[in-house]
Amino acid sequence: MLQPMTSKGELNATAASLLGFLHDGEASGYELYARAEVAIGPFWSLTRSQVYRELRRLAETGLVEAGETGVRDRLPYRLTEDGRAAFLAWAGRMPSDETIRFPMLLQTAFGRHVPPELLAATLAEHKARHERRLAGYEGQLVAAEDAGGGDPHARATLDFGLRYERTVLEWFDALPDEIVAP
Amino acid sequence: MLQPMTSKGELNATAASLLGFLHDGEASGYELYARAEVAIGPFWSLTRSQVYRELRRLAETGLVEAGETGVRDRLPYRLTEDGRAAFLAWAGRMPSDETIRFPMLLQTAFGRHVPPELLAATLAEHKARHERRLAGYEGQLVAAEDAGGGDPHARATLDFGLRYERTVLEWFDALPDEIVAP
DNA sequence: TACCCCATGTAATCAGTTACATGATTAT
DNA sequence: ATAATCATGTAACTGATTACATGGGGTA
Repeated sequence: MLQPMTSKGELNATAASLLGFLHDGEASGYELYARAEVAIGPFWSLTRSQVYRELRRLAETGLVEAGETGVRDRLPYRLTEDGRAAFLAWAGRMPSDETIRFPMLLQTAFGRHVPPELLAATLAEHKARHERRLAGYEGQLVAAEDAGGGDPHARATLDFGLRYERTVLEWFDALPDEIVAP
Repeated sequence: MLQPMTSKGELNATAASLLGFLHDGEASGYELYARAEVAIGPFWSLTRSQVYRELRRLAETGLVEAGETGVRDRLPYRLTEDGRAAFLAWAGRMPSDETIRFPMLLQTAFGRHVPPELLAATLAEHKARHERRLAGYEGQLVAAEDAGGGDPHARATLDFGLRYERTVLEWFDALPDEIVAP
């Protein structure tokens, strides 16, 4: 069969997250990507291309409906009743374990075969990146608190980001000198 | 052009990790996968199929050399001088940021639209999984200590796994009752 | 009013996952 | 000696990333 896996195909998590966002009202691919980046980006990496492709598929299978093309080809989508049901079905399945791909740790793991100054420079750079990310999440936290707390689920996932970044920074600080200052 | 990206193509991180392992002597795809799973699995997810494909590509570009087919079609590979150089070139590039895909957190993020008992059950199950993973890493730690400590880089990456799992468990424990016990 | 940037999207390539196949050992 | 299991690998498919295209809005 040549059909691109229609109707009965199980929803993938990226598609499900789009349906999740669409519970709050219609949005275009661009908007959905922007929202996803801040709301779930810390633990669910995706790209704009994926968003557009999944939206197209969701429309083909009737889980979302496209509206009228607006300015700059802006194409808004809204959730259908089938989409709502598909989201719930997805939510009822036990999620699989997380996958992590952390290239810096790969370089660290093979540090034995890497020039020490190179590895040290890599680690210093990435430590700085994580400091910035933590600062960003802390900013989100005060913003959320100022706005009255909001949804406890959003708070919980932001809390995960905060704890994760703090842990990464603690890991950097616990590295032995022979690795960070060769 | 139809060629499958030969010669000058930049090494991807999975391929680079294989070259990293091959510094310790020749090995088959199956062995490499087994080693990778324990040594870098916690922060670099891969599958056996990827291992085989990358080995084939590395052999095509001369970065590894296949030996004699052994029993059960076992095909050992060893690092070439070009492979060693390619590994170093990879090690000299600044690694990109980590990507994380944590479906459980996706379900949590959209918890507003998920039946509360379902979400609670998901969280309980995953907490148990992380407890087991932490126990596994702690086992690896004592095994490494018993074996005399070993390479500090390996210790550092194992330490990352330990800190990560502890943090995840602390996050579970910090979840509000309205989420874990609805 | 010309220029640049940003919003919006598509196409082509590359990586990752799932499902399958097969022959060697090991256990009963 | 037969069955079960495990080591080893390939093929097909799905998902992710990179590179590109284009037109509207704001700004010098």
